[in-house]
Amino acid sequence: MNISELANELGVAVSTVSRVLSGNAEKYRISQKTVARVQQAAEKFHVTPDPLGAGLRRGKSGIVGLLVPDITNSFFSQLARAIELRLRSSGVAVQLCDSAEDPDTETALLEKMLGRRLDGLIIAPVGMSSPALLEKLRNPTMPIVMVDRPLPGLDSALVALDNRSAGQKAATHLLEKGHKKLGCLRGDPGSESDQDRFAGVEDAFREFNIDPQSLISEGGSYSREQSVAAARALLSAPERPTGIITLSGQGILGLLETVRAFELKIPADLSVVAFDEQPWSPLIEPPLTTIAQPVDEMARKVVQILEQKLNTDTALEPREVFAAELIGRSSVTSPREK
Amino acid sequence: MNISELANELGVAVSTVSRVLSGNAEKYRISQKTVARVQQAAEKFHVTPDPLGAGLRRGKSGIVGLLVPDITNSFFSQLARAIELRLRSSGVAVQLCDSAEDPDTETALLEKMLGRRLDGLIIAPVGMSSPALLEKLRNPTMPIVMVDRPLPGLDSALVALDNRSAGQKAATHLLEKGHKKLGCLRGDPGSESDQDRFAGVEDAFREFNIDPQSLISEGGSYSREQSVAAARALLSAPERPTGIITLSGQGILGLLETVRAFELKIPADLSVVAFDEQPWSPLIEPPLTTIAQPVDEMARKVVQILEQKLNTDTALEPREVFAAELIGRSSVTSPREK
DNA sequence: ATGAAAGCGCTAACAG
DNA sequence: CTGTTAGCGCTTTCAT
Repeated sequence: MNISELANELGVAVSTVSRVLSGNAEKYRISQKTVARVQQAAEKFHVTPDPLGAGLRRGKSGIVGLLVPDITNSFFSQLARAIELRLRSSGVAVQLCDSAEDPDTETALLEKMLGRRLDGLIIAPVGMSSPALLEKLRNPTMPIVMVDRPLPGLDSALVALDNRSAGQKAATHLLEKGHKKLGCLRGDPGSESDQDRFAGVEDAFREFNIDPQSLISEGGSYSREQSVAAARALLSAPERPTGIITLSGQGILGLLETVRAFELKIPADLSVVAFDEQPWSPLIEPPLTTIAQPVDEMARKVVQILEQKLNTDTALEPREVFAAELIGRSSVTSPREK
Repeated sequence: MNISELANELGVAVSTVSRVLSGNAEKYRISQKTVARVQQAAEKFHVTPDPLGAGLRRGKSGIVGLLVPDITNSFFSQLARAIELRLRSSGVAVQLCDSAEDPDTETALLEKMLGRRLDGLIIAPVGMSSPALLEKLRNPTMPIVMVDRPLPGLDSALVALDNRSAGQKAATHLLEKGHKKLGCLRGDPGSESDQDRFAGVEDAFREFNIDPQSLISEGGSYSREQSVAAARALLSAPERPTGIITLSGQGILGLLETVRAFELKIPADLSVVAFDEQPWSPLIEPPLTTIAQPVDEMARKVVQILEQKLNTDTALEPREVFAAELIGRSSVTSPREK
């Protein structure tokens, strides 16, 4: 049953029912009695306004799209959870899309979402987009907020970590412990976040006046295979690093796998700082020193920006940057004397 | 620009544009020339049929709802990812809802989704629903598929693990190694899946003719705190179990935390079998023996059932059960001699 | 305080 | 092969 049938049933106008059910009774000064009658009947017959009809009329779908590279990655699942929770309380639904870290899929997905007339778009991008798509994105029909990383060439609002200083924090921690030779397990060296983190590591080297030659890095994508390959390369280097920083959230998995294969011990043979705190980081042997992102705060900010763009038509595109926190645990010690 | 404006622009009827753009050109035998002209213009002006209008007309939104207890739990995030991927290829979008393991939230969310006139509902339930909601769910306006666990009182299609034999497998593995005293870290003992897993464990005890008194269990919810409390209780028992099975996916986190606090060593002091394979299960020290669910196959089945219900109006509600796989690793050994 | 009616953008039935 | 048109369910302006 829909609201006009309900209206018939009650002998009132559709508009009255509509006003009551969409919470505008007061605004239109519907009588207490009518309100009660309508609500009661609506309850009884399980009547709710069809969002399709309402959406069509209002020109809004009540849905925002959320595009993540990998919902399986705990950073993104935490983000998704927090974003959905907050948006829900504003009556907005979240459409989930997973690009599987693949730029082409991402492009296809963005095209789809753009066509779906969503109310807004939250994008955690992987790659760069085609010029055609980029142009559409630049003149969006809906507010866009990027998280985690910017989409190259797009100046939309962005919520991200201060990656550079996060990288610096990680490296400084190791350098302070006396490590001289460090390895970085990079994610996608083409991504801005990866570059920034690495740049931060280099900053630390400069600050400590250590020869940048002592810093080696490997990596090429966020895939498990690539992480493993990179880890192997790092651990097979002529002069093996005494400390490794995994710059991408998933990198630690590849590293741990490889460390095991090489029969190395953390931290005796190798100190490790891992990007992204995970639920299991404190629980493994040894507990991992990590760089944690303030996921919840970031989610809050994303939603806040989005809602602001939804409600006002100001065209400002803020870049909000959050500080990472180094959580010191036992995967880092001073290097063994030779 | 919408399709009727496009039609004007081209001097053709809206219906023609509609037919071309919704892929029915062939069916209506639109001329090659017109098709080309329309497609080209649509491309040029970025015109896609508004799904709100189309949906309203067709009576379908093109969206299915996915309700999970915790997207942060890797079982559910893998499930969500696989489901979204498959549904996407049928042009269906996925609305994500996270009930945070809370029955009340779940109820509220289900009410919302029911009202949203989604095309279908995929539910991984937490608790039991109010009788009122249950009745709505029983006469659903859309196909419903449950995953992981049934919603008590609802006979909709279900895709789940063969929990009983999974529990049995886990216990048998421990019992075969010579363990006599086992502990179960349960999730929510009110949930059917938890009960089945536990029943499976009891089956194994019976099969091995071991006194059921040697089987103790603790737990009350899926929360981290409860897991820790349960783990503490288990490890503080008068006669400490030599082996523990974590029946819920998150339980292992609480157990590991507690094992660490108690300064116990796995597997020397305690053998462990953990439900749900996680990306890090093989990588920690010691690598965990786990019970793995065939997530991808389960996702495939969910989507298959849903699409079948979407396309035909057969009212069959299959219960599909999948076999768990025990992945043997080093967290289980024979118990120390006393 | 409420009703009547227009129209959001689309598809499908019907017409030719 | 293509056009015309009704109407999906709703909100909102206008009218009273």
